[in-house]
Amino acid sequence: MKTPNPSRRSEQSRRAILNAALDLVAEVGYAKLTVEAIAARAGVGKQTIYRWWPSKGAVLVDAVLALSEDEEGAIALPDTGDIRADLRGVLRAIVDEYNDPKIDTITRALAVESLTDPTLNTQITGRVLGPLLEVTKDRLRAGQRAGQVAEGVDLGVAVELLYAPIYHRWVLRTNPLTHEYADTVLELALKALSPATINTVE
Amino acid sequence: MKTPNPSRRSEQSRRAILNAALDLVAEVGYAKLTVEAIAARAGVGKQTIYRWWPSKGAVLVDAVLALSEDEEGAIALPDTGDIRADLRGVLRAIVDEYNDPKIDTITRALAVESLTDPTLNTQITGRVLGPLLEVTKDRLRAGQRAGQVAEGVDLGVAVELLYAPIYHRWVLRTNPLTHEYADTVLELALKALSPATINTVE
Amino acid sequence: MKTPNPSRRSEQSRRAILNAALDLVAEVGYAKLTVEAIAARAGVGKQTIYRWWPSKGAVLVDAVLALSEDEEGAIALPDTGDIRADLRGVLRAIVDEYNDPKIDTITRALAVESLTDPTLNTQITGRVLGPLLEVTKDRLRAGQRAGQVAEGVDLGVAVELLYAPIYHRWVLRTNPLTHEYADTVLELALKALSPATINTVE
Amino acid sequence: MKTPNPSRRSEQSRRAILNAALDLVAEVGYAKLTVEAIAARAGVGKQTIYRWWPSKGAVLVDAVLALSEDEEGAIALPDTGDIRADLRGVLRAIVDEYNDPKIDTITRALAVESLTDPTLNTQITGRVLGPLLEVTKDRLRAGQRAGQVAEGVDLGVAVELLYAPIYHRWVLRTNPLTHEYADTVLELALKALSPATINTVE
DNA sequence: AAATAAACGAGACGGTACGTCTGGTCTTGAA
DNA sequence: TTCAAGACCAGACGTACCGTCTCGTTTATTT
Repeated sequence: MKTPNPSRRSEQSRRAILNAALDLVAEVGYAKLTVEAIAARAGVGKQTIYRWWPSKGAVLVDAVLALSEDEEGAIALPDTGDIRADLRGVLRAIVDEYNDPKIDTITRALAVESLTDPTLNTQITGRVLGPLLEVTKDRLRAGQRAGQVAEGVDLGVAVELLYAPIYHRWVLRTNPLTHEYADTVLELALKALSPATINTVE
Repeated sequence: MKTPNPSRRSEQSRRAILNAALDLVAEVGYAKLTVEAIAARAGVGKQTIYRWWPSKGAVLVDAVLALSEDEEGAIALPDTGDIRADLRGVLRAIVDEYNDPKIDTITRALAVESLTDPTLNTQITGRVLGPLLEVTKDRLRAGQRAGQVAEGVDLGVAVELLYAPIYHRWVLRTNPLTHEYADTVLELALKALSPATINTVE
Repeated sequence: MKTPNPSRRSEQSRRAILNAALDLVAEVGYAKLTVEAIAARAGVGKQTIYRWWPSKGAVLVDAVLALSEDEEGAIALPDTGDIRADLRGVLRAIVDEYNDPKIDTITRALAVESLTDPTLNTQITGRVLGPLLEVTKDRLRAGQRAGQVAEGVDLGVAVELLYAPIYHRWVLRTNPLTHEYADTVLELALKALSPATINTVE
Repeated sequence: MKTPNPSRRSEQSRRAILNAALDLVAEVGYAKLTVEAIAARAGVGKQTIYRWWPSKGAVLVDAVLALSEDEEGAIALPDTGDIRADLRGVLRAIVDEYNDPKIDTITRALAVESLTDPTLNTQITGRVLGPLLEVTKDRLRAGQRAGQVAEGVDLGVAVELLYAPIYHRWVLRTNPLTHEYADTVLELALKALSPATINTVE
């Protein structure tokens, strides 16, 4: 096994490959995405892809990471003090992304990879999903300090309560994803996380 | 296009194919599952598969359905009056299934199909997931009548609140799936669905 | 190793492959002949070639054999009693073939294979060259009976004396191949094979 | 196209390349000889080979030429007055060379190149084969002066009569190459070239 | 019981893409 | 500036499967 020397790597080819991968997956879908087509579209030899990535999934993950890293730390949640409004903005934005056909296709491709290849799953959850969950936890922590979120709650579970229902509905296409749905989920989640005592009806 | 006559279908071949598909997907994973291998393992001609199923995904869905239909309507939720205990049993059982390597592998395969092929997605959500969601809604409705669940709540959202976090954690492997986790999710969900008023802290 | 069943073999594909191989080797030469191009030209999948032949050289040998077997036993030498005239016809015909660009190209390809692959060398010498040498030996044997060729001469060497110089000149392109050359070779060979005694000059 | 400056050429690299080429062709055969392997074995960049030679065949030809030029004009035929003995020595020596596995392999490689590439063919026949044919013609000319070879005979054909049968048998592997065979060929050739008249049996 | 027609096992077919290998060109750093 | 090292584009290699298409051979009605 010969490990190539990264210092000699052609940045131009790398960009061309990542762009071609994103374009093609949006055009033909993940199942019909081929390394051969990526190479052809990028004007690159197949070996140049195989030299640097182990699979088409890895190329795609890199492509998506390159995308999100271009936007440079845009993954910051607002903190206006109004936790309901702040989270509503995030959830609605996520719904909008899932409803964008291009993002939908690419994200489904990532989801397939995540299900299939544990290595890529680690990368995807660590570098794409992870940061979002972290900033959300930060926002919820601020909510705890402000008395809007119960002290004892496990924030790891809390963020799943917010995002998982939307993800579930998107993956399984059980029902349409709308802003109203996002709002409903948010209301229930906030109630669940609320620090308030509950007056059980007797 | 010639539509074959189902009355002449060989039940023996059908069973052999479904079993071979389940065995193989557990052995080599979904990505490396091939129609050719299923046919060879089942001792069957490839055409016999293509005659009755449009894709390897469809075979797998049928195989899983055959499995669950063997267990014959087992998808009934208990109703002991204690909604917390009843749901806890279900959630823990789901966690156990996801933690079973064979079921894990097969279910991931179905999830991949669901993401990839809208037709199969419809079948999977309709015939595998759907019944579970329905009986859960029934149980929650009983909870509403018993005053344990708020009246106005959208039960479609309610069941997602219960199941989606577990699904999310399983798909993305963000954290281990345990009974404790299931219990935590249940507590939060029950609080969210609770009919009680909330005493906002002043 | 799976050995295919010859009874199911497609005669149509076989012919198309052999024809495509001959056409292509004449067009682009042996070094640039590829299995891929043969398959494409023949309208055939690559596997259909690899199923029945181990290499492009083997295809070519079969193609040439098919050619010569179409001409059906044409490899018979005349026996008019005039051994000089009979052999002159053969040698000139061989010179003409070597001077035909298409035959030249194909024969060079066979020669390269013969040099490179011992297996194909056996086939080529056995099935293409061998029969010619045999009928020539037969003719020389008749010459022996007629007293035109010495009794003791090794006919294996005798046929080489006739054909080798032409082959040598063709392979190495040392000088042009003409009828006159063929005639000169023939005269010398006949003198060498002559049963006559020699009057050494004193 | 950039023509490199020969004065700057590294003699050390040149020798290393030629030696590597000879070693490798003897080891793996001509078909599996690659420029990449030559470069690696010689401890040289591929470009250094492509800078000075157009193809692997050209390298090999140069390598063989370098070999024979080291032996410095060794290509001289003895002239003891006994033409039979002198030629017998040459023919037997050639047979011995063809029977040496290393020389066999390299010579087959040259033959393949000669068949494939007209440019290299010219070089090979001109610089390797040519000198041998010339000195042989010289020896035959001396034979003519001594009355051992007929005056009118075309010496170009005469040398082919001597060497072609051996070459033919070597290339095509039709029969084993032995000293006895060389002697038989020589006897027939000398008879053919003999100045004597022939007493046809009546 | 014989005839007939469909489904069956087997597997060859035209294809697509795989991941690897080599050819010949271009780029980078060290000497 | 030349070289070794090796990345690059290009494209053929031989393999694996795809989904379609015959082949005989069961198997199960129809006659």
